[in-house]
Amino acid sequence: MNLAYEPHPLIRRLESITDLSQSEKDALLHLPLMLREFAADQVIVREGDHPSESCLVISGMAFRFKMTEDGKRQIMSFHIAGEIPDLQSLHLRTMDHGLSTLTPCKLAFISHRSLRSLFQQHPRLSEVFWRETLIDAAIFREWVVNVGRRPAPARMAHLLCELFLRHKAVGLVTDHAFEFPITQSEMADALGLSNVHVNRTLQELRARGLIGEQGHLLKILDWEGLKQAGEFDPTYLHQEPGDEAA
Amino acid sequence: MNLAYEPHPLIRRLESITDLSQSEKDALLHLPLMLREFAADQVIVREGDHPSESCLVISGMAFRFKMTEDGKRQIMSFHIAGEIPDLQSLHLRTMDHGLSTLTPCKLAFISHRSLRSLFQQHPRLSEVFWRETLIDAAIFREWVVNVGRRPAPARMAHLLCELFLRHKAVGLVTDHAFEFPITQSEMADALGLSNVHVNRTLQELRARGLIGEQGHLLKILDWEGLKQAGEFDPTYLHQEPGDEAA
DNA sequence: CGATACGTTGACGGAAATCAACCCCGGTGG
DNA sequence: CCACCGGGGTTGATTTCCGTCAACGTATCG
Repeated sequence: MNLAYEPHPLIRRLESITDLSQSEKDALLHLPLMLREFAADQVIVREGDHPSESCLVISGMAFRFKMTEDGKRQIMSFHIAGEIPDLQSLHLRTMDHGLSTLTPCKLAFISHRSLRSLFQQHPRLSEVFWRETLIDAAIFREWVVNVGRRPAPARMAHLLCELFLRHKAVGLVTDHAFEFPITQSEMADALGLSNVHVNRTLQELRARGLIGEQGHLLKILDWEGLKQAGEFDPTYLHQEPGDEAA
Repeated sequence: MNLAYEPHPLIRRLESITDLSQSEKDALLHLPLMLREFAADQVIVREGDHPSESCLVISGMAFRFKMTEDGKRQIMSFHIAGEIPDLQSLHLRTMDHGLSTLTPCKLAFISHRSLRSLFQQHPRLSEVFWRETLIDAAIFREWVVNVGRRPAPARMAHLLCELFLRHKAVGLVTDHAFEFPITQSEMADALGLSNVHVNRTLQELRARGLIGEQGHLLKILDWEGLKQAGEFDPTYLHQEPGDEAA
């Protein structure tokens, strides 16, 4: 099955972190995909599941999360077009967290079988996907720092910087603005804050002239200022193509 | 170069998460290693470095960390014998964090070149090491939850549960007790707390009869109670050998 | 023996949680 | 058509957990 999207979001994403040969791109284009549409706030994969396929985000936003016993939720990552949030299930049988849509999403399911066969035919692609999961891990590390050691305004600013650059890397930024469908409660669950405090912190960032909002769009008004406020160093995103070891 | 240690700590570690064939074990035993000894609190790899080798912990404890601009430190993981804390540098050229010894350590450096050639000859081993980095990521995710959503006593208890099980998986637990060289300040930097609060939290856990300490040993007095206090679910450690997808 | 690192205790302050209203807006059904 | 509803956002009052500061104890070591 082929995709009507041009360019293929997965290829766009992978090319933001590495170089791809034509035959590798061809192989990726011919990966068998099961397209499905999800409404907002639908659980895609449940904690405890044993998936036999992984899920590529074609459009919309998804997130990974865990619940604590007293019903609190921690969001551990947000995912945009071109990413495969549960790629790890290829080598970890049991889901240790949930995956859910945030907005309505177009998702493409890829069976582990076809991934394995892809890697067999293109061993370098298996390194590229490995690299992809390593970047995932690098982002988690940075989130540990963020929730562990930064006060609320810096924490917020840091998250916004990350989301901005990740959108930019796949061409989803125009005029320093990008689609921002995350509610304040969801930000709270991602940052380890209360929704009330998220609200006040956002007001502070707006008042400091760092960001502005128009409807679903988030606009970065002062990139340098925002980076500074969030102590943001983009190294951990490992975005430069050609960055991987020879 | 061969190791005087029996069994090889790397093999013991990998066998705690997967099954290894005899030829795979042989190949691992013949990996060329550069043994070096480090004193306590020595930086092994610096943030920003471009390593051409990765480092296997033979004995002692190491940790990964980042510094924030105002000089605060966040520890992101602890590592014990058999683990390769900077395996990710195989596919991520730039270190986005530091790696340091906690105690005096015996370390074995493995060049990326020999890892690549090992994976070429034993493709399944590359999946095993990939799996290893995925478990790493799963632990980071759990740490995000821990620092983001749990109050200090639960946070502490959760960390102790994790360290206990990881030591147990490689045979480093006797009589519910294991070597515990982490100072209270270091725990503070791992948990996103102050050293003072760590001190008080530890006293609370001792007073509740959950743990006891004798010198460098930490003893789990009430495993069920500690698990409950930390909302601990070991799924995320993915320890069962045979757990990986066929 | 003093130096130093680690652990412990008390007093105080502050960042963020909680609780509780209230507003705004889009959807929907009587 | 308008009333009602519910989700998201906003605000103020109050509480609490945890940080900071500062002092002191204790053990190890050169």
